[in-house]
Amino acid sequence: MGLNMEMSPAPALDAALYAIADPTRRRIVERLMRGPARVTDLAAPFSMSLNGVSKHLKVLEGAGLLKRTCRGREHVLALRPEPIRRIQAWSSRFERFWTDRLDALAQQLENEKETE
Amino acid sequence: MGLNMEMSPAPALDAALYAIADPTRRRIVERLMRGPARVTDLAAPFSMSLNGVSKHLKVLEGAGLLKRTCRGREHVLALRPEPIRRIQAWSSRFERFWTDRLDALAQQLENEKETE
DNA sequence: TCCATATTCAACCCCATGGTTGAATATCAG
DNA sequence: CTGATATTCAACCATGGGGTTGAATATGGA
Repeated sequence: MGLNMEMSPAPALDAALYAIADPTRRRIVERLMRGPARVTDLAAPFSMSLNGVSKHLKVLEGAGLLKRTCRGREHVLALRPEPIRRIQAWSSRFERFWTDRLDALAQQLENEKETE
Repeated sequence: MGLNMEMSPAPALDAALYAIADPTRRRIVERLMRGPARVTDLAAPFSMSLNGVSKHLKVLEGAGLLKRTCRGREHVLALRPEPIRRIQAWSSRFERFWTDRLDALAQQLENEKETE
């Protein structure tokens, strides 16, 4: 399983963020919060072609954001937690930062303002 | 200042995620965690041209991820909390979901496995 | 004033990517 | 077997965006 804790390259985080940056894909992910769904179901709310959605799903799947389960002719997509957890972990690193440096930063900005 | 709480379109979240999805820009943001810096300083660790970094900074600034303060001829960039907070908030929405549906999902996946 | 430093602007290039359409594949139902 | 449903594959197109280079702007220092 290899729980790896690297920080600099982080290809998984990269893929997750990239996948999720697209509005369409994000809408798909959000919709998938309400439970698994088939490709056609997922494509329904969009004006784009089914193939378009299919490609988006492939990207999401490639980033590990969802797992595909073939049940007969229909593919059922379900959300996978890890990638989003990674994103949350990454953004959480800043939270500490804000609280720590908030006052220092504020002071700094005040200084800048003087010189402006 | 208009603190708006909409969820579907979320152009700000969109811009933030887009900006941060690029590895270079993410590295810049991470570097900026350690305090404000000038354009040249930020560009130093990268092999790319200064202009390239300048463009990335513009994107980050446009997404509200950093604030630029001109001090003489040099521009000082500092991190801004809101966009990353938005990202964190977004990814946090899923946390509840995991814990809630985790068992149900596991069961569901087991079911799929049977049929496979 | 003159030159170096710090940065952006403008134009350009190239490739990745979101999107399309049309055909292929596979499964289900008569 | 035949046809309808569910989905992908393959080829293609057009735009955007990451990157470059070269010139412009502005500030600082001698």
